[in-house]
Amino acid sequence: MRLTERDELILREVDRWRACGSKHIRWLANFSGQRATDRRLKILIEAGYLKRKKFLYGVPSIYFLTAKGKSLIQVGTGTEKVKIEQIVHDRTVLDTAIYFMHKENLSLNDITTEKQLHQSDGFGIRRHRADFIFTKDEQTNCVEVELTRKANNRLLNIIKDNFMEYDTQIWVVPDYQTAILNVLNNSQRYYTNIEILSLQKITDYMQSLK
DNA sequence: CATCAAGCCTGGGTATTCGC
DNA sequence: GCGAATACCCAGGCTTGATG
Repeated sequence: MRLTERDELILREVDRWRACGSKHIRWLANFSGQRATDRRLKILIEAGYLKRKKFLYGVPSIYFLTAKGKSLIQVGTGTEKVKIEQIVHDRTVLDTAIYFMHKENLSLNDITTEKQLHQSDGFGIRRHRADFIFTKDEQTNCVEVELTRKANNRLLNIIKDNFMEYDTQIWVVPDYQTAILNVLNNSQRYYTNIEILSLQKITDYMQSLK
């Protein structure tokens, strides 16, 4: 097989997100359909650049780079462990990223993932990072996908940090997570850059794509 | 050197199977 | 029955090699 530019793009995307599925790759790499995407991914797997792993029933497979794939795009060989309980969250983050790419007309370069942010922080610095950030019209915005509740003071600290650091902080939360929504609503009185987005908007949009 | 046919690869659409 | 994965078939593009 012959590698194309798009193939390398796929490898780079798979590398920088934590739980990339074929549905996401379809949109990130601008394939014309799911069929074409899956077939190309299979070729990349057979050529030894990617591997596909199934973790949970009901959740589609996730793609990862093999050692060969990593060396092709020259990224570190370290293997990070996958946290099962985070796969659903990480896939939702990708849904959200695609949503914003389309709504805000972003290119891949406008987006920086949590993994990339941590990498630029340097080794050993473990501070919180948003799920991804994107820049548009000179403004830097961060996106937090919050599916499950975490301790209030942690949440408040994150909100404060995001207020200092970003022009807008966008929180994607399911409608039923009223506890999180309450904290966010209260915080809006002190921090003016908070936007709340219903998870439903994202899932509806992904449904409508096809 | 120009051209044309054959072969191969890739992608599109749709049908079919698979696993729940 | 449903969504994901695979199979099948056809079209277009590129490469190669033979021919004039």
